[in-house]
Order: sequence, then structure tokens, then C-alpha cells
Amino acid sequence: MAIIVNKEEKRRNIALSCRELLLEHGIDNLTISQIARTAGIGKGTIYEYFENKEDIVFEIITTFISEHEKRLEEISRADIPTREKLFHFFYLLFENETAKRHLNIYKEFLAISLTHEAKEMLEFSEQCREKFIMILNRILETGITSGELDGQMQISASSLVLFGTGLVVDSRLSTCDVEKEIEIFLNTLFGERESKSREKK
Amino acid sequence: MAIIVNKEEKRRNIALSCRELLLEHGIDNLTISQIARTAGIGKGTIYEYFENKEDIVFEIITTFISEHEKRLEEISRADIPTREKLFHFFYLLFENETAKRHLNIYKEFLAISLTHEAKEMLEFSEQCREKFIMILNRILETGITSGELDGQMQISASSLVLFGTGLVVDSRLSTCDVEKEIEIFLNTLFGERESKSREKK
DNA sequence: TTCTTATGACTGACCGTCGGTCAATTAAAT
DNA sequence: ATTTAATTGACCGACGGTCAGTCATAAGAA
Repeated sequence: MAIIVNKEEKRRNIALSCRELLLEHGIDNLTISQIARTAGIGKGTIYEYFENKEDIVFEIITTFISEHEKRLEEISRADIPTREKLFHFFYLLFENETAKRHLNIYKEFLAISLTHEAKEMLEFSEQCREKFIMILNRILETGITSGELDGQMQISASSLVLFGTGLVVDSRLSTCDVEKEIEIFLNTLFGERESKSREKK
Repeated sequence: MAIIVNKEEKRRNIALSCRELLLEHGIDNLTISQIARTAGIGKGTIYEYFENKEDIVFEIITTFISEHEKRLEEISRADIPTREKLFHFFYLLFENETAKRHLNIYKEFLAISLTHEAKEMLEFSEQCREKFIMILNRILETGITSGELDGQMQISASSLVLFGTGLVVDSRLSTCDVEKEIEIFLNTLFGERESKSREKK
């Protein structure tokens, strides 16, 4: 008989081999021919493992997002004040150049899932949202038990997620200073930060 | 000589004649040929008045957004409680079917401006943001002078805008109940709503 | 062991579609 | 008649996606 390849594995390998290509070119300037060349296979072979271009890009982006989620979980478990956890939670995608490259891809992902109503992609987004809410709830709960958060203040994780989404989207605008916006928002939730000591040292 | 047409006016007319077409098909499924046919002109003529497809779509969307801004201003000036103004501010794009069609186009606009870094489009987005902030500030200020808002609570308009952006984006997810999310968020800002009277009648 | 054959893996030439271009045409003003 | 703004649709190149055909190997027959 003929060779039987592990479709799942090869699919993942193709995706992995094109991560850098995607970061470099962005979604719209990424062609199937490029992907095939980079993966070292024929153009037609791509379609043995993926439905369409969207499917490939989605697969690659999935790998980025799950890494991001891992880092968010680390933050939620870190031994730092609650307010700082939240700051890092929001700021994680902006804090350095690598993060910003990932941010760009995440924005492109949002753009696609905003226009193409592919069921699979929506489901994935919903799972992400659930995960974000879960992590945020962990942060909020430990904040309440530690007494940092007023139990009656009723900060909702889902509101925080919406703020975070808005932050990602509006960060494209030069008039939106991400760091400042996060501070302002946290000030609304926590009250003005007592000392600005952190800022100058 | 030959006829001198009013370029600005014709440009606007082409855009206006294609509003319905855009609402119907969405950006990606809207072709230049369709636009030309609908506007009753040749395909090449399009490019006398627009740089590219993006430019046309942008022009059409601009008309929608400025209408939306007008409605937001009306809300800010309405004679209703501050909290209700904010609710309508956020809910305006979701409250009926026409609004939802406009929402879809707005999402597509976000998607484009999220990926294509065209200067003109970014500038327009920044102007929108400024306008939203201005309107929200008017709402907040009258709320403070009327005593509905605690002057020290320090709600920031820009935070509200970010929440609103997030709402638009995440509203695509079936797990995001827009109305509920707005209520939850307002509860965080205003404290739990005293009576739920409004809900049942 | 060697040969045959079945079949999944793979390929790139090809297709349809689309955004965008441009040489040719039209028609108004002089 | 000449000039020139305005208009046009045939055409182009690039792209995502398809498919008829090729290749490589495992399994069975000799």
C-alpha cells in the first residue's frame, strides 16, 4: 500500500514552519505560494492539510495565542499586588518588540474573525474569552481574599475583557497611549494610586 | 473645452449610490464592477474619483459614521438620567436591525483599519475617538453638575471609549450578551442599580 | 526475492476572479 | 477644426484554489 502520514502532525509542522513568515509579511501579504515554498512542499499539497488560506493562518495564530495564554496564567499566579497583575495582564501585548509583533498578528486575527463569520474561528474566540475571564477571575478572587479588593466593588471580569479588547484595537491609534489608558482605567477601579513612587524609580 | 464636473460632488454621489450595496454584500464581497454598475458608470471612471477600493468603501462608511455621531450627540443632550445616556451611548449600535446592519459595516471598517495602516483612515479613526470622548465628557460633566455622578469617582471618557470598542468587537461572539455587559459595566461604575423596575416595564 | 499493483501523497499547470490600468473614444467649449 | 476633460471597457497581473496526472511505497503474488 501507500505511505500513511500523520495528517495532524504534518498540518502542525507546516503551520510551525511558517510562523516567522506570517510575522514578517502579515496576513494579506502572505501568499499560498510563499507558504508552500517555505514549507518545502507543492502548492497543491497545502490543500491536503488545510481548507483554505484562512485555515492556515488560523492554525498559525492559534499557536501564538496559546503561548500568550500561558503567559497570562503566569501573571495571575505571580506574587505581586493585584493591581499590578491587572496592569501586566493588559500590558503584556505591548511591553516589548516581540510582544508587539505578536500584537500585530493578533490584530489581524481579530480583523479576520470580525468579518469572516467562520464557525470554527468564532468558537475559538469564545474559548479565548472564557479563558481570559477565568484568569481574570482568579486574579480578582485572590485580590479579594487578600483584602486588596473591596468585596463589594463588584469588578466584573467580562468588563475587563471588553476593555482589553478595546485596548488592542484602539492601540493602533497614535492618540491612544496604552500605558496611560491602563493606568487611568485602573484608577477608576481602584481609586487614584496613593503614591506615584513607582513611576520615578 | 470639455465639461468640468464637480469632482467632490460626483465622488460623494458615487459613494451615496452604493450605500445599500455595501450594507447588502459587505466589503469583501463588494466588487468594483458592481459598484460601477450600480453607480451607472464605467469601471475605469471609478478610479477618476477614488484611489482604490479601500478609498471608496471608506468614503461610504464615513457617511454612516457621521450619522452615528449625530445620534450620539442627541443622546448626550437628551433629558434622561446620566446612567441611561451612557447605556444608550453603548447600546445605540445594537438596538434594532438597521443599527445592526450599520454595526456590521462598522466592524468591517475596524477590520480594515486594523490591518491596513493607511494614514488617512487612521486619522479619521482618531478624529472619531476624539469626538466620542468629547461627547462622553459632556455626558459625564452634566452628570457631575446634576449630582448624579460623584465628582471624585473620576470616570474617564477614554476608558469608556475603550470599553465601547471592545463591545463592538466582542459582540460578534454568541457568549457576549451586549445588553448585559453594558449593565454590568455600568454597575461597576455607578454601583448596583437600586431598583430593577425598568426591566419589567 | 522479485515483480505487480493498489493507493495515498504530492505536484504545478491551469482556472476564474478581482483590483487596477490605459489607449481609445466622446463630447463640450472655443 | 481643435483642444481637452471625462469616460470607457478590454486588458493585465496576481491571487486563491483545483485537478488530472505522477510518484513512492506497502502488500500480496509468483
